Amino acid sequence: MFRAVKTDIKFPKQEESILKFWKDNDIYKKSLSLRQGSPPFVFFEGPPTANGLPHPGHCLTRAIKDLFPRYRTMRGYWCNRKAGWDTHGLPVEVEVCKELGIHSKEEIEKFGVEPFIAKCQQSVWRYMQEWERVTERLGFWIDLSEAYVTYHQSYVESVWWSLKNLFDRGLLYRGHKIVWWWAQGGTALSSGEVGQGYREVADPSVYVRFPLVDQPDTSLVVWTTTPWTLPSNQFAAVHDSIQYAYCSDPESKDTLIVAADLVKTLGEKIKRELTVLKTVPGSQLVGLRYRPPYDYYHSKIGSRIGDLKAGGSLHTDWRVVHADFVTIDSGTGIVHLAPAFGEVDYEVLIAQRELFADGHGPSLICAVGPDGKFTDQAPDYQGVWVKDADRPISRSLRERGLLWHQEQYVHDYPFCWRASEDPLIQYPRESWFIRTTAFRDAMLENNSKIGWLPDHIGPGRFGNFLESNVDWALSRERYWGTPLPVWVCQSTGKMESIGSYDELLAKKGLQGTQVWEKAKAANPDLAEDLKVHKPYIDAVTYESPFAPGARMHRVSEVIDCWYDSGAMPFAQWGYPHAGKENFESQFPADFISEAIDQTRGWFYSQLAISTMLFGQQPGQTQTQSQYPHPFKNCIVLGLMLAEWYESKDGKQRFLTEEDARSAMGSDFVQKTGKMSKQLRNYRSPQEIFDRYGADALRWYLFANQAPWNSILYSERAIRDSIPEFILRLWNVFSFFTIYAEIDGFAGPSEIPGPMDQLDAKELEQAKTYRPVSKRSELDRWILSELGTTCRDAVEKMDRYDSYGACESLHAFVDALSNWYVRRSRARYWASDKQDQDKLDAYWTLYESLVVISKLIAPFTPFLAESLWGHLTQGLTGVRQSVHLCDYPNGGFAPSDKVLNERMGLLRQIASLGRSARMESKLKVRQPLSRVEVTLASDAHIDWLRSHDDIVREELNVKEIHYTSGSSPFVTYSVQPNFRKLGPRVGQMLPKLKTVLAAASGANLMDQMSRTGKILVVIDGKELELDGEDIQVRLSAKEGWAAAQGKSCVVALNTELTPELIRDGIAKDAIRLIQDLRKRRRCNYTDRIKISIFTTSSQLAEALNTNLGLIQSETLATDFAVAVVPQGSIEIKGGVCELVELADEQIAVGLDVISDS
RNA sequence: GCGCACGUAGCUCAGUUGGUUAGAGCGCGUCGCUGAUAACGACGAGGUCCGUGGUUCGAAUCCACGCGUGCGCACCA
Repeated sequence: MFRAVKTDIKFPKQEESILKFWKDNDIYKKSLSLRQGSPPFVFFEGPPTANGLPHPGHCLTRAIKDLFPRYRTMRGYWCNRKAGWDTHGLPVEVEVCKELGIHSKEEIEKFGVEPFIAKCQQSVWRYMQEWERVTERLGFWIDLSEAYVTYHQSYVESVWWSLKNLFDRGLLYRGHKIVWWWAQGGTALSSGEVGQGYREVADPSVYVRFPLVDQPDTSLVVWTTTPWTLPSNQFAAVHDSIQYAYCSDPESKDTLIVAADLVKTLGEKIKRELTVLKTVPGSQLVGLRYRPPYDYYHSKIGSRIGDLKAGGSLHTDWRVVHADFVTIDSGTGIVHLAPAFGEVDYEVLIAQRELFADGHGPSLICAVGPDGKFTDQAPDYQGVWVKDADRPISRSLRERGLLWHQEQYVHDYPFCWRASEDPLIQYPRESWFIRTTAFRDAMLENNSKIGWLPDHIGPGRFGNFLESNVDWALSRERYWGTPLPVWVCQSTGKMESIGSYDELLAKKGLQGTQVWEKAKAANPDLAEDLKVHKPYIDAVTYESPFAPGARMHRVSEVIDCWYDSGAMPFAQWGYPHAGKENFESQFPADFISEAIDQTRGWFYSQLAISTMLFGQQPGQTQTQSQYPHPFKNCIVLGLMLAEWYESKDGKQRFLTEEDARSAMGSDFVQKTGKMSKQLRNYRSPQEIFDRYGADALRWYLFANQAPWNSILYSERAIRDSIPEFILRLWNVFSFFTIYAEIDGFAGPSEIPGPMDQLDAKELEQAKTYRPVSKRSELDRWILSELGTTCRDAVEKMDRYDSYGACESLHAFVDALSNWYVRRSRARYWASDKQDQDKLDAYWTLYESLVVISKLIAPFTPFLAESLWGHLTQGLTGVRQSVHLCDYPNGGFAPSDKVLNERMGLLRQIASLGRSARMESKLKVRQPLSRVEVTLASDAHIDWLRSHDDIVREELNVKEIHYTSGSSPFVTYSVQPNFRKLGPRVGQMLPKLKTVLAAASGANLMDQMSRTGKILVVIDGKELELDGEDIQVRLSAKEGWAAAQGKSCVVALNTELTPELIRDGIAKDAIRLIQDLRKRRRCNYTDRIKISIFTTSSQLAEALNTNLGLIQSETLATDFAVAVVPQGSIEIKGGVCELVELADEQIAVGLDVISDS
């Protein structure tokens, strides 16, 4: 037995109770154990960091990550979902520093590495609870209890194993390179990290004279935006084939050398005309010596000469050299080179060094320390932070007459992504690198096999990124990270890598583990995992195998935390030290998803590591591993933007339009933009859950746009997803329960045996269940649509088209609600409870609801569960949760394309009829005598005739007439079928169109119906057209109450007879009384007594004529109409009220007689 | 600067291999229906499909150039 559900449904509250149901009954675990042994569907969780609050963007990723595993599970796959947390790295250290109120490395050292690390480890879990709550509340089913954690010992050891592998293969190397250096933090950053910190800034830009040694009255003019690099100048670069001009400046006695093409531009800059004296190619400048702007080094080695490999000798520094990268796009065409502070500059130095005999070449000049401050090499600026030196340097240059011109230059410059006030500088540094460039082609090959959604990511953004691959700058001179597992011999400098803690412990002459033991003894709460971290691991040393008596010490660096996350496919299992089987069965992933910002993050780190470890090796010809790995399909989500409303001055901010309106009237603007904590321009996920529910948010995220489009986190739109889909479905369900309760519809409880998941095979055992083929057309239609929807949803979800699947589901719910239920209402009201047609209607609706609850389960899991729970209440053996069911594939109901098409036509006719009524201001309650439907084709006309009861009722007309022939209501126009005729007729198409348009449509139709073809002559050529070659359009002739669609015209007979008017009044009365019933809160089955007082005898007559109808529709056992004299209508106390009916004032009394 | 994507109604977005009347939802307006009521339905207004040029019988769709927005890369020595 079904019970009517409450109509004042509160979805958020209902969701909470479903969460409890899932928890109490371990439904997620059951959904997994049910599929044990089935083919796996492998999902990888990209680990979030839990030391920041989860925000709406995370809800999107988590929702998508939930959708497909749920779907695949219902499709019969075993989909294990292991959660994970990213816990290492700069973000954590920075958080802790903030907390401690410190910033620099010295301060950390002073605080103590040991307590610092301990704080990092605790900080990692700061927002754990919030994360778990959002994850759970959103309905994201993932095993949080078994989550992998990147700082755990087993995880770290997996990472070690992989690094040892790379080290042993010579792919992990230490190199002297110019890196992006965070001076305050004392570490290099990877290109990924650097990329996150670009910001537009205005820097000083100086044009500086470099006087030539041999012609002191002639100067090179160089340009730089980093004056602080000038003390470390080493060369000036020109391009061989660029023309350079010697020119005179009226305000300077000197002759200046700049690129010839820039003379004019530069002249405009300084507002003086430069006169060109002569022009030479760059090659003639190469070799000229100049005086650098600072003497610090020049005074010592300015005259140093080195022997060249090719014979002869040359001054080592401060010469003009050629460099390919020199352009005339900006500056002067002559480039100041400070190899210590620029990657390309450094390459020039290396190239120059190559020219000299060993030990004779230029050495690196660097007047800045790793702390970003000048050293004693530049005594004037010693201890000054480089950026603070720009001004004094400019001043000094001006005083010495070397500053030719100065201006501001606005450009993007990188800052530390975690300490946004700290500009990065390029700095020479020993760093550890992974030779990813050796795998560029392999990575591209691997990438080409990945199923990217959208597919342009593969060859586009991600492919381009791989193309420009540079070696991975892996090491970080920091504290909280996976220690780089390399030990170095103190005496020989030889190194080896260690793949696990046990391997380390087994080393000969091991010492230092007691540091950890002591710490642990002093503080037993210390997490065991910390022993593989700094500072404890640094204390562990062992005997060098390379030199007797020497010891092996670990290098000091930790690694880039992106490497951690990229190692997750194997490290989550502790592979290969543990979890071998898990790894082998769970690799590669079928599906991952993150937002597009992970292109160079997690997507890259995974692909790079996997390709290097498990891919085809450089030089190998045979493919040893099956690409793609470690993931086969990846949905790249768009970014989530915020929507808010603010006052014109931007001072007040609101999250909904209503709030803005009530505070400011119409004086506000709508804004969209990045989500920002400072602006507080978005609502927290928890608030959304409490207001609208997780299903509303999920449906909004899935159904509104393809997931890779950027999405507005619009509160209004989230709220709208309730009436659009969730509530509409709930109302259909509620409708079902109301009448099923009234009629005592037994449904599947008729079935004697235990049930399973209520598919068609089970239901047909019920004694009132009839085969679909025996049911009415409407039933057959909606079930056919249902089958089509299932197949469509499966087909789309199989190719990760969640958006398309939502469209199908939405369309079905619309059809169910707005046509099936609407057209079937009367059947549910039939008085005979055992009427077979009525039972068919119940069964059809019941089955539709059961199937739709399964269909929507991955999308809106709470609503689905609620429907399933109600629909299966009291049944024995039935699956406890809809999420334990199989996803319907539509096998139970074959699609009947013809029927779907016909019903579509019927719906169109109804819609056109309503439109025509609208036009002539005839409300649907007023019956009309006749409707004329003219169709472009007679294909479905017989079927339509046999279903005219539906249209008659829908349009409230007595009679309906169909024709496809000539009709007085329409004109025909014939057009070519462009798609079909295009290839055949080609250039003649426009003419054919004109000819057909000019001819009488009716004649052509006539010709077609008589002979089956149409003959036209164009440019003397005869053309024969058959029915398929033309498209017939109908349009309503003027003067009729008619509406036209693509293939039919619906015309109304608008003549109203007294009888029709009486019928209309009766219908009005029915609605009026129903309204009264409702306002008086009558039960659905209450019998009532009606008394009507009117001054109009016509009205009374109209009511009396239709007494039977009115009484049966309103359940009025007693119905009295009294005609009273003008002016005597008044409310006679009690349950009587004044209302308007057919433009007359009447009084209506309603008494409830009984509740039968 | 280079690359990728996007640009369609007031807003948010669909638009299948190019096919001649470009759609949906929301919002707005008019009206209707209602014993599903946080409803619902119909109708209407609202479009230079970013612009220009090209390919084609035919372009929102393909090509080129340009403009704008977002993101990414990278650098400005």
